[in-house]
Formats: sequence, C-alpha cells, structure tokens
Amino acid sequence: MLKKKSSLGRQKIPIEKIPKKSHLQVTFSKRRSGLFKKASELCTLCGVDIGIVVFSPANKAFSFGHPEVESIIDRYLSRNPPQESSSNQIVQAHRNSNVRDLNMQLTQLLSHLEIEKKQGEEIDHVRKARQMQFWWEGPIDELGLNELLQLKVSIEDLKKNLGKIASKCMMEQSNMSSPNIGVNRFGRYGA
Amino acid sequence: MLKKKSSLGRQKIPIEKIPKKSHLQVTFSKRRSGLFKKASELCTLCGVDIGIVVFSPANKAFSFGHPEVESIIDRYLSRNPPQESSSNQIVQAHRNSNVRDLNMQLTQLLSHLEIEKKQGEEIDHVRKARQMQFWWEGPIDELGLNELLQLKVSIEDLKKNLGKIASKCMMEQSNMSSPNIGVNRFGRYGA
DNA sequence: CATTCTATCCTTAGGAT
DNA sequence: GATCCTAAGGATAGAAT
Repeated sequence: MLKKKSSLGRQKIPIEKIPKKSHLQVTFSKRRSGLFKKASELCTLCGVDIGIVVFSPANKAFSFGHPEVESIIDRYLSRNPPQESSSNQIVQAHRNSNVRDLNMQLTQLLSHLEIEKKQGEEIDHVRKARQMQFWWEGPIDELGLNELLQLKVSIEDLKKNLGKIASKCMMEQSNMSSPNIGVNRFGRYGA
Repeated sequence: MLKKKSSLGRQKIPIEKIPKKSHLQVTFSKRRSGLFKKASELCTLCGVDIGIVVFSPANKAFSFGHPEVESIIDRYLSRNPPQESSSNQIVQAHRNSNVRDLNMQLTQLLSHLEIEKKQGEEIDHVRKARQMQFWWEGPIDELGLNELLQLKVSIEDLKKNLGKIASKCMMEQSNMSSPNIGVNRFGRYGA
C-alpha cells in the first residue's frame, strides 16, 4: 500500500569485512545461498561436479555438493596425493558415516528447495506418482532432508537418462520391425 | 574497428545442460571464474573460510580455497564426530543405509555416464550400466516403451513434488528443533 | 581456449515485514 | 533472523579477438 520510494536500491559496498555484525549475518546468508545457486547452475549447465564448504562466522560448516562433498573431496585428494595415506583413511572413515553430512547438507537442500520453490508452485499430481508404488513411495515422508535432496538430484539425472534409455529401446524396436533406419550404430544394451 | 551493434547483449538461457560443447566450454570457464569471485567476495565481506573444488567437463580439477583447500577439507572432515546425538538421526541413519547408498551409487553411475559421453560417443552407456545391477536395472529392461515413458513422466512429477514434501518435512523438523540455534529453520546442526 | 566488449539479465543492498 | 520489495550494481551470453 504505502509504498513510497523507500529505498535507493542496491548500493555499492566495498569488498571489505563488514563491520556491523547484524549486517554481516544478513549478507552472509544471502550471498551464501547465491553462491550455492551459482554452483548449482554451473553443475546443471555444464554437467560438472562441484563441492563447496563454507565455515560461517559462527564457525559452522555449510556445504554444497554434487554429487556429494565426500565424493568431491575424495576425488580431489586422490588427484593431489597427500604425503601420506592417513588422510585417505580419514576420508574413508568419514565416508561411512552418514550422520555428519546429514546435518552438513541441510543448507544445500534448502538452497535447492528455494530454487525449486521459485521455479513453480503448481503441484497436484502426487497421487498420480503414488500410484506407481515404487520403492521410494513409502519412506519418502520420513526421509531426512539430506536424503531428499540427494534423491531429487539423482532423480533429475535419472530422468535424463531414462530418456536415453527409452530412445535406445525405441531404436531397437524399430530395428526389429524395419531393418534400416539410417542410423545403425546403436549398440545393443541387452547384450 | 568496424563495430556495429554486433550483439544483442546477454540473452536468457535455460538452466539445462548446454548441448554444444564449444559453447559449454566457454560458459564453464566464465561461470567458474564468476563462482570463484563470488566466493572470494564472501570470504572478504564476512571473514569466513571457503573451499571449492570443481571438476571440469574434461575432468580436470579446479579449486578455490581460503585459506587453502586442504585446510578446509581437513577442518570439514574433522568436524562432526561420527556419532549421532540427535534422536531422529537414529531413525534416519537406519534408513540411510539403503537409500543413501543407493543414491550414491546411482549418482556415481550417472556421473560416470556423463564423463563417458564427453570422452567419446554415446554408444554403450547402458551396457555398462547393466553391469552395475541397480535397482532400476531389472525392471527397465522388461518395461515396454510406454511404461518407460510413463515412468519418466511420473518421475518428472515426483521431482516437482519433492520440493513440497521436503518443505513439509522441514517444517516438522523445525518444530522439533532446539530454539537456540540461529538457523533453526534449517533444523539442527551438529547438536 | 581464455578474454574483451556490450546489451541484457540476474543478484543483492537497503529498508520493511 | 528469514523474506519480500525495489532499484542499482554486477554477472554474463553472444560475438569477436
């Protein structure tokens, strides 16, 4: 209603440490989600894997990872072999604990959820999905946020691959019915 | 010299995988540096530590770190003790063993497929996928094309709905979470 | 391939809720 | 403290170097 030109809009700020703590907290929150969103977009656009770890001003760890931070770390460390394998042991040990990144990746999930939320709000076909009665139907309500995110990402990828699989399937069927299609290089995946 | 209005300026692009490889490469390069710049600014503005690892389409590792990636990784890995202190984590951990491992394997597989696609032609991805023997492997072969496409559609719907389901889950957890955490909307963070 | 140049699109500082 | 709104600042797609 009463909406005067209340703000001058975004103002330029120097890239220095923000003195005011409340202000810093807001900026951290905004920019962190912005950073994760950028990372997410880079993942999708270029199909690459990214891992990010951020320690907040309060020294809490926030992370973003596709596929997951552990995998990224593991891959990174194996490329830059540390002087000893103790680090790898640590990595291996931590890979087996799923409690840790459960908490760590909550922010990642939220980030994605926010993006999802903004992408569209029309939701109505849940029942349709539930008719399928697949493995994921039952436990999904009780899954942790982390698992939901992983599942979502995986499903996004899976969706893409299903298209490919379907295409190949279609090609094979076509090959069986009509001998030549013009493209005959499709390897059989049925072996 | 002759420089008329050569460009229309930045045009909107969908956040999907960029098909053209040369184009993808340029975008990757630009956005990667943009991402690192954002991270750098976040470091300076908020005085926090950040580590980023990006694997390029050619599977080369790029990293950004303040103070350094190794430090960040070390700190990250030594953070949370691999023991659960939260109540619902026990339940989640119980479920994790199945779903999480499943998703991890699935993600790894899909990542592998992506890499292969870049390195050569997309010929026998699915053949290799069969070797992995995932949950969806068996059914998919036996599904007809119609069922396959329906599954694809359902999964698309599911993807959309995951956001809502997770939101609901999030709110429930939020109600249970302790009131003293700054980011209580995110649920609990390492007890 | 990485970078530069621009016209647009997107992010976000400031203020308010 | 998280989010919404608005306008200014910043990132970047496309083309060219």
